[in-house]
Amino acid sequence: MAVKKQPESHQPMATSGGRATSYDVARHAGVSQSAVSRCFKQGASVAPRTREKILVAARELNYYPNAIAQGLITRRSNLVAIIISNLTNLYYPEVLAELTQRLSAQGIRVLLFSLAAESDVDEVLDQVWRYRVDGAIVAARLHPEQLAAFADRGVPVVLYNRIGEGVPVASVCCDSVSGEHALVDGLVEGEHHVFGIIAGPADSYVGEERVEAARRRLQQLGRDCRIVRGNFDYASGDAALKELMRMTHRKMDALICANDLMAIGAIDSARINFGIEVPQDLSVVGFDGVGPATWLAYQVTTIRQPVRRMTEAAVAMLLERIERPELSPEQRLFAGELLPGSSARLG
Amino acid sequence: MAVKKQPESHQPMATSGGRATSYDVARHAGVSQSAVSRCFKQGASVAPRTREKILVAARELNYYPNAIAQGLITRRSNLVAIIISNLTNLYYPEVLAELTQRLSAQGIRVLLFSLAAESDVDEVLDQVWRYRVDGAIVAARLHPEQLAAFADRGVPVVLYNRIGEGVPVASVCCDSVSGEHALVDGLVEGEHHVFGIIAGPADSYVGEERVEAARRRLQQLGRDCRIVRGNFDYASGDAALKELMRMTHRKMDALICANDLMAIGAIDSARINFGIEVPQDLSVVGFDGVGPATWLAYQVTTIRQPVRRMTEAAVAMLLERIERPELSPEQRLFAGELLPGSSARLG
DNA sequence: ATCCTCTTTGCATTCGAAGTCATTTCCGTT
DNA sequence: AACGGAAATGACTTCGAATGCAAAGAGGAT
Repeated sequence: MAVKKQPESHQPMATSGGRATSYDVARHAGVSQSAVSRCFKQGASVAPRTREKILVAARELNYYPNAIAQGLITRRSNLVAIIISNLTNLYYPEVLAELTQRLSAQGIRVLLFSLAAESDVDEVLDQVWRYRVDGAIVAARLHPEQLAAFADRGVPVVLYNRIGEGVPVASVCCDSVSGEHALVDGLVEGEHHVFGIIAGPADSYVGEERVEAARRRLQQLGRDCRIVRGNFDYASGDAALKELMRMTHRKMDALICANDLMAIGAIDSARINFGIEVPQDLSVVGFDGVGPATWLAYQVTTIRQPVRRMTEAAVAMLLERIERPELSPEQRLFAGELLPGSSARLG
Repeated sequence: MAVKKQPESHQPMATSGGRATSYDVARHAGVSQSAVSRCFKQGASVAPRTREKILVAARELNYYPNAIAQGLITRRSNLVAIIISNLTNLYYPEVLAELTQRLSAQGIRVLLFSLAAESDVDEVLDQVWRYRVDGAIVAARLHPEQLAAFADRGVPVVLYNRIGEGVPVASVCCDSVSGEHALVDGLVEGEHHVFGIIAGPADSYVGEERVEAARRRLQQLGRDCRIVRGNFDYASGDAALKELMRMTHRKMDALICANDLMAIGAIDSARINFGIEVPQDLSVVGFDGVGPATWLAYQVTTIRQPVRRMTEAAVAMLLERIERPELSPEQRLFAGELLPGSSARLG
């Protein structure tokens, strides 16, 4: 038998290619395409016998509805963009995992955008627009114009651990102020005298907020302090500690860090580079409650963010706003929990 | 020409809604929709003057091509699924960030699926099919049938740090065998006598591979060892150390851990719970080279995975296979780098 | 000016599922 | 048997961009 040589015979090939469409299923089951579509839609009117036929056919052909086509016609992609800056930050992986799993449970998929720096958002925004995401959860710095762009396109946003600068936006945050107050109050009652602060990078919202809260509270209580800037990582905790020791002529006995990772870097540095005992000679407090903070070697005195409740709230707020875009911006502020730890002598 | 009265006049309202289509742009620029489409397509034939007109119109209307519609017609979603089990694992966030950024740079978006456990893949696979991803990078356990499903649907896969069980699949791995050999050889030359191993969870591919490699090598060198299973986290390192101490009547002087996190847990436990000096009384080695391994307090002797090269390879292999699905499976094995650290006395 | 070639351009169709609407089927009533 | 109302079904259109094809335009050579 002569074989016809076809340059490109693009028969959809409903069998075994895995690319079966609703038409293929319809033909196979002897019904119309509409019937197939209805069959996969919750609450549509299909006779039980028909539904059965269709499901059998679908299974046989390995049919899965094309979410792309669905998205086009329904104008709902069921995609949510998650924009995160520092995935290597110890804190965010947990947040990301929680968010992803919660969204998944709601039938929503995550389009992940990870940035090199807090303020690199612009580069990814046009991709966000192109994919017609239903909403976005953002843990990165957004300018007012960028927020306006979201509003303009009707894409709901929920900010995670930051608020809109000047513009009201839905957001979920952990309360830095009350957290730092608790820490500072404890340190002051614990009879400390020379205070140091390790701040985060200047473009970090939470960093600035925490440091400002701590500084203010110290001031209220009549205490002075030295501030050195780090960038949220271990090495900068080490470096900042050295700098503070130099600045205070080794007199510093209380150190407030903008996050746990720097606190840990500082603790190690104090112990190993200076032979200082923590907490006997130096009290160190952090913020976040990340995993390593509870390790035996550190047991950092810190504020644990209620990540589960925060991610739950973020997802809930986003979904609400996807359903009802007219909802007004709302800020939800969660109090952190003081983990006493043993890296500080609190009063 | 008489205007037909349409019952539902759904004028898309190209202004300010952010939902401008190529038709809106075309009308605004006085050209056809095809022209607009060509204008946004690399290497299409458009007169410079026309292109200019269109770009101006597009900017004015805030037009961004709808990637969903593009995906439907071109059968290329430009989406890649990344399936990862334990995001809270210290090692994977770095991998994920690298992969995401590399894919982004290639104009490809990441659909993230994060699993609660290695083997929960089934639950997410149907979503993977529905979104017609162009490919997938998987760091989770895939059964042969699941791999077959990928092949069947023509979706290229690259496995990260695991290989196909029985089925050949494209994969990128860090060489456990040579890494463990280096560690074991060093320990043996360092005059250790009682060896312990902390394994990973039974369903972890790398975990089993590393432990098996270490055990074999010890055997070859005529050394016996005790094995206790952990689950890759800090607490299980602590627990396993206690168990091994009990089993060896505190005689253990060399400990091989399936990852750094358990090594760290074990080091802390040894120092704090048993007052044992590391590395004087007990040598501990890990695997991965995650951030905390290099912290001053630990300086774990370990094998650092070349994450950048591995992610680069994974992305390159995947893109190749998306372009040319007929490419045969290939395994790329990268040697890790021995970080001497100071948690072990190597010979 | 004429013819020819190469570039631009628009028309019409396509991708796959959802939803509107009109039609058919079904079932219980009388 | 005839009727009414609800349920089930199919034909057809729609979403927004890409592309094959034919038509129109732009230059160049003669």
